[in-house]
Amino acid sequence: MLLRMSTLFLRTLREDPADAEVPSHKLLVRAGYIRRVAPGIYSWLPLGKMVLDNIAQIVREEMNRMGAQEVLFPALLPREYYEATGRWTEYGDTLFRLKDRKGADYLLGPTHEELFTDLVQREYSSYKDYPVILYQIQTKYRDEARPRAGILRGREFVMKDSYSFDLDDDGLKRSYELHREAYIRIFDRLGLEYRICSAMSGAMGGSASEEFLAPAENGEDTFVSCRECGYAANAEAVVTPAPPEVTAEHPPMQVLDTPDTPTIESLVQVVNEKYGLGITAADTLKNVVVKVRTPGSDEVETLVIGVPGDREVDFKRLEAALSPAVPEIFEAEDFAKHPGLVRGYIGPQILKDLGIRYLVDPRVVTGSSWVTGANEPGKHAAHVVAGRDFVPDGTIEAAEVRSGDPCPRCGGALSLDRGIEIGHIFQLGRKYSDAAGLDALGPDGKPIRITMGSYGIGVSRLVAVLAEQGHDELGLVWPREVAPADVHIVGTGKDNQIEVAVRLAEELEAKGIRVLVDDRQGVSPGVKFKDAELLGMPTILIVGRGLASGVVELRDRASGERQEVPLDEAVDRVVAVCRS
RNA sequence: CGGGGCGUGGCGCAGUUUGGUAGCGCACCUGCUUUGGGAGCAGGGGGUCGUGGGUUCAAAUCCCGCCGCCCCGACCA
Repeated sequence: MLLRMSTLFLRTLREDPADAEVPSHKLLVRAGYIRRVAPGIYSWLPLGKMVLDNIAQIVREEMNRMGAQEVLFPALLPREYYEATGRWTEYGDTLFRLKDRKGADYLLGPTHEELFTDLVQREYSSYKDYPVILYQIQTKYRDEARPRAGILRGREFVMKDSYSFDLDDDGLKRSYELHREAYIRIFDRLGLEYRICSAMSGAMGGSASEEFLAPAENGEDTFVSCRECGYAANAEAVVTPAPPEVTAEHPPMQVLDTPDTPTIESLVQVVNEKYGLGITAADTLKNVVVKVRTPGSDEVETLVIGVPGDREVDFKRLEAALSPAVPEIFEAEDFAKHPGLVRGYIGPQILKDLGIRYLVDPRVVTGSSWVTGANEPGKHAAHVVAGRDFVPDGTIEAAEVRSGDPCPRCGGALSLDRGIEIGHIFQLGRKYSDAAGLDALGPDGKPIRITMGSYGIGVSRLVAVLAEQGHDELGLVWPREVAPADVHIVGTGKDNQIEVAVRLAEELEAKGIRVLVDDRQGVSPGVKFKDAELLGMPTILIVGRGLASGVVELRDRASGERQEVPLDEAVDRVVAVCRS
């Protein structure tokens, strides 16, 4: 492959686009890899398309290697498929919907579980057909509430999604493991830094779902990891270790007069000044009211969550803990309907009588003593003991996770980082096969309900993640396997430099090296160097002033290392570098 | 949806407070010079100033409505 800058469809920009915030977005636009068409919708220009294709190819090779078979479903789908599983309505505003000329409902596929399930059901009917793993690399459409960061979170994006179909749980585990290993190979080949994070709380059982997160400051996900034992988990899935129960005797509950203490901070100050209790925010019990709506039901439950006062309720964690039910903010009008709940002074002592369910943070163990609301304006209560003065209805993982919190596996200190989700593997079970009635006929003539796994990789997102992890102040730095070309040859323009650069390019191409050559006339060397650095090919070969003395310069884009090479050795040296 | 900001040649911006010939840098075109760090000189092309209405002799600028976009919080690969 030989690309010539003189004819390549490319325009680099000297300035950052105004709408870009994160480095990958700025650089991909500046380097002419992508262009915006609409919010969250981008065009791929020649160089960008090559990177995208190269990534897709790696994914494809590794999926095929583990025995998955590629198919391709349409992106444009009729409503019926999503009607059966209820997702036509459940998906809400995120679904791109449209009508054909007859007025029939269609959608642009946000994900394809229904289609895969349906296809397997139509074609396969015997236990002898299973197991099977199918995948596609498809453009997906989601009308995201807020697309952002260029290609990182678009409304149109390319995703590899695969589905495994097995006869039993052991088979599902095997398919899951196959994917896990394939994903590791894919991300390793891409040279990515990533963590495999448990995406499900341990309470729900083990490795049923894991996320591959690429650490990045601009990431949208928060994950914890433990340096001691290697534990890593999405913040939503972190389990809080419970301290031991307390058996010591506590003084009886005491009501305190605490006017004007709407916040934990003010409460701690007043209690310590007035009553000399010497408490910290962690000794207080904060009670947060939420409404909980269960999908498919009109009922709304009022629920109180108790967390140590020094911690906020993390709404994402709360949501994950309550799923599939959805928590909502308890508004002023809701308080009006519940006169027993005194805003700012809620204590768990009366919740039983009010018939309100009360879930607490795991740190609120039996025998622990707290300062909490006394259910009267301006009053709090001290020595409120769990198990004695109130009995919670259970625990819930809703409190925020903080750096330094104990690791649930080994007790070490957890650190907190941001990451970008690049892959997700998930033991789905029988949700979709139940909906579709997907059975195989067993050897005994009885039907076997198929169990499924679903697995995704954000292919177009990976372009952004690679740019996010692979750049410096000069521009992009691609790993060789995804770069549009192995080597970027710069002919600086004086005398016969361009001519020699093109000759070297042709010789290298003949040896199977992917070459981009800057053969532009009348462009100053500075511009060519800047462009080479911005575009990010892993190797740069400069045919410039050294040519007069028979040498060219070989540079490594990532390390910046430079060396002079005799002209007649240049081809062999480049080939060696590209194949190493 | 809630909060903040912004819409002016392809891109990045000034001009709006105080109405009066639409401007700068980059990019693009022509010519000459230049060629190892985003070249110089000269000439040139290109803009419904987001949109609709209003005020005015006169609106990018003032008033009202609408639309769009970007950024921060709840979803997801």
